[in-house]
Amino acid sequence: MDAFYASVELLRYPQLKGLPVVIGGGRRRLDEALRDAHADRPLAEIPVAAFPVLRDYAGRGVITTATYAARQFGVGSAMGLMKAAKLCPQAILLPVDFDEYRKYSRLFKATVTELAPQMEDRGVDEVYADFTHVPGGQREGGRVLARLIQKSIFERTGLTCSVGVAPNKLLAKMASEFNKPNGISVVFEADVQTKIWPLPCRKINGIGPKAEIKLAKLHIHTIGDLAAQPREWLVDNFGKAYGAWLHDASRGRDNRAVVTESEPVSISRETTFDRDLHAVRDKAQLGQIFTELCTKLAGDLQRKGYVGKTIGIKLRYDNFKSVTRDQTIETHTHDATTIRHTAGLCLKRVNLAPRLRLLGVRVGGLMKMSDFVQQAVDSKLATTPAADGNLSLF
DNA sequence: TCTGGGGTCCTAGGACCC
DNA sequence: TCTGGGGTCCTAGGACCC
Repeated sequence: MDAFYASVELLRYPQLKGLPVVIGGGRRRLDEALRDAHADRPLAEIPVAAFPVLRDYAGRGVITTATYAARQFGVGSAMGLMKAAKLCPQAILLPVDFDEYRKYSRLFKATVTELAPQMEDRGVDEVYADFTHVPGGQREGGRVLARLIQKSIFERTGLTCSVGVAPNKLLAKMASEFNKPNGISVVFEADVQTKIWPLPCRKINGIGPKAEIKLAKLHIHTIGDLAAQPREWLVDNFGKAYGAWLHDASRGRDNRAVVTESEPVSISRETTFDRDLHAVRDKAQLGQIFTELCTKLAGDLQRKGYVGKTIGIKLRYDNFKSVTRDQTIETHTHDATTIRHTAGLCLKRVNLAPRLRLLGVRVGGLMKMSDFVQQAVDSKLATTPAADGNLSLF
């Protein structure tokens, strides 16, 4: 989906169309204040001048999405709001409204599934779809079906997307970047030399900032440079698995399947504080935030129908270094008190002297609640319920 | 004035077991 | 003086992605 969060915001604030708008921050509900101030009129009629702009923002946080108009100023995803404010002080800043984006996410995915049922979920704004067995899916190399999907999504949501069609996921992902926004690009195996090799290595999904730096030190900048290296040399420099993968990826080879179903591995909650907190001096506040994270996490698990048995914490210090600790308990749980207690034990195992900027709580080792109940029923525990009410676990 | 929140996967060492 | 070979689970950190 093109500039997804921002595009969803423009649906309710069409008066912002064409203007630099960024989504980010979010601790202060700027949009609520805005709506309160203009409660007497529809959202679409709130004057542009009434919207908060980056210039007036002094908080912590990053941009999650920028409209294409904002990108003209060099503003983009993952950029700190303070830096963005320097580049484009007049950009309108809206807080993240994840519930709203999830609503549109479900809508566009339902649309894709109706046309191409073999769909893999890749997060809130991205999917892979397998055209292979869709009637007409091969017409014009997939372009016809891509157009139909774009049109259907637009009719249903008012949102645009970009589609890449290729023989595999690796190439399709790269192809989807070629004609943004609202574009379609078809890449065949035979196009790898001309269309893929000139690109920087970083364009490969799986080569991040660290690998890019290491490759640059070895004088490898483009995917073509990478493809010119012997497999053994890449294995020697990047390890058996990653080296071999780099070799395949540079040639556009990828045999991963489109995975239509998957189970979550972990569920977590984390928060960055408005200001760095100290374990002793801000004990009360920290304790309250900690409990709240555990309560929300327990709620997430219960709502989604999972229990887990590895409870963990994550801290980020004021120097941005992170540490994690986790502990596996006897029985799977989704109970806030159990999570809070175990996470508390984890917290005792880390250095709490430096100031903290982030605290997170995670539950892994997940199991479906329904399987957990079934397992208990199958075991003696449930066939001979204890007098003290073991079944209350459920 | 730096740098969100929610994830997955990989690596590597140690415990423990057969 | 020498001390196997597998396997699984747990834990910590880190790269990467949306």
